[in-house]
Amino acid sequence: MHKDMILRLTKYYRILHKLKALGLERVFANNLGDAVGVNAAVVRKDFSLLNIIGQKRGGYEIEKLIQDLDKVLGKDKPQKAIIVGCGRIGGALMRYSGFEVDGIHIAAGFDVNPSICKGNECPIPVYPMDKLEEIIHEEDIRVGILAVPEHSSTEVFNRLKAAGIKGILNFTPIELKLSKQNHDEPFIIHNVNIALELEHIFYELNITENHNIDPDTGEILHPENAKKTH
Amino acid sequence: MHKDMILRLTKYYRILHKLKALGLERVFANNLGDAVGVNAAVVRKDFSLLNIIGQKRGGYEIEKLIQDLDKVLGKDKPQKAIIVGCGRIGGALMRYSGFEVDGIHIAAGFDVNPSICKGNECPIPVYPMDKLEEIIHEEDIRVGILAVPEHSSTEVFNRLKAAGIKGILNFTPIELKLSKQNHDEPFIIHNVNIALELEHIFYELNITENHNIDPDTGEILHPENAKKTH
DNA sequence: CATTTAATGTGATTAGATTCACTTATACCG
DNA sequence: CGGTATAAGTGAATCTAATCACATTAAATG
Repeated sequence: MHKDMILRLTKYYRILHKLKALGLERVFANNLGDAVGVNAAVVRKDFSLLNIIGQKRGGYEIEKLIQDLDKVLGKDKPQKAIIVGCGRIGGALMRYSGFEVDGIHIAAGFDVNPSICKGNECPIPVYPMDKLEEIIHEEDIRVGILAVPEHSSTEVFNRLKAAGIKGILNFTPIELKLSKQNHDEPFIIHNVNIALELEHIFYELNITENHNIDPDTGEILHPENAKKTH
Repeated sequence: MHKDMILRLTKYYRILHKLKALGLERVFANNLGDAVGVNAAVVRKDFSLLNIIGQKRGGYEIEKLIQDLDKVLGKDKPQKAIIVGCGRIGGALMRYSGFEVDGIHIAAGFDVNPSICKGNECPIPVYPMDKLEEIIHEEDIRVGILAVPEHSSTEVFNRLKAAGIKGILNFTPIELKLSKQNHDEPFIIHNVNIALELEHIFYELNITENHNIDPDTGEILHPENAKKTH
């Protein structure tokens, strides 16, 4: 899967910045591999595929590597996004300071109740929902963070898509996806389902702890068949 | 990768509940496949591996399927978690109502400033950080949500691990992982890096839009080589 | 300046997961 | 009550991604 590669690139990128901040000048495939948790060969393959070349002994030059990744990943352009729905999650994201550090600028928030996030520590303007299309066009926004209540999830999703948004980070518990006919158009959806992530952890714990796994085959056993020790 | 399967199981599970709510009684591998976005054969393989059997024509009985997944995934037991760090993200999660719906109970919050989330709409008790170990033992907590500031991330992570926590959902921008020697002990870490997710979307958009991909081979081209159209 | 050593770059290999394609069982229909 | 259609179940084939292993290059050393 080639999505994994993009994810790895983002991770390399972050580590490179940290290494640079520490004063390092070159990095080896092994270093990056360790930090990201993959084999060094994967790192080299990734760079090879991007036509990013290192030096046959001295590894990769961090500064140049960062510049190359800047271009490949579009980090040289400013990256603007909006937050739609400024309730619990959306509001927290409005006040989250980590985005600017990463070169992402939250241009605006939207909420049915635009006074929700006024006054105190909130430097980002919050507009009512009917300003959505206007601001998207004015500011040329491509990416939206969706944090509205579950019941208006798909409705707002469609509005965003119609308004020209090309990428959505969805915090709604509804798993958004493109309809089959639109499957080839360039539209990116990432679903972050926090409850699902938590469940996932419980499930993994349950499965690894409760001996539902056949120690020989690694096969997951049905509860009834699981502990037939007699 | 067998982690993908657990993720699929969680998705089947949620859809099954929705179908049940709609009054359906049976479901086919094709239905679940469509909903989750995988091939029907995958669905059948998954269930087959779990020794969950359907009927050779009538598909799978939803009620029984849910019960089976309940057991496999540990949903029959109550699932408690704590939130460590009740600032922006942590605080939002404290007030998030979606957990209880999914059978997850947030037993407590912890913060250096325990009055952070007092008074208003916050029914979950918030303790100071030095109560952490005590409450974990008292309440027999296995899973923690980590939402502390970046600089105390690894420190708190180690405290949680030492206190007997077995699974962590990490919202800290530091990617947590087990040290290599502990790699086989049952400890689950999920990293949710919101800024990284957003970056990821920008990158994917950039790569798909900016013709950095060779239309013939699908290979990603280095910016300089990308548009050699002369 | 030859030799050793260390790291990249990449074709070949392996492993794993997905899909195919066929077999089997069973509900439904005439 | 036999025939047909439908969907599960599953071994085999395919596809994809990770790993290996080695050739290649360049620095370092004496």
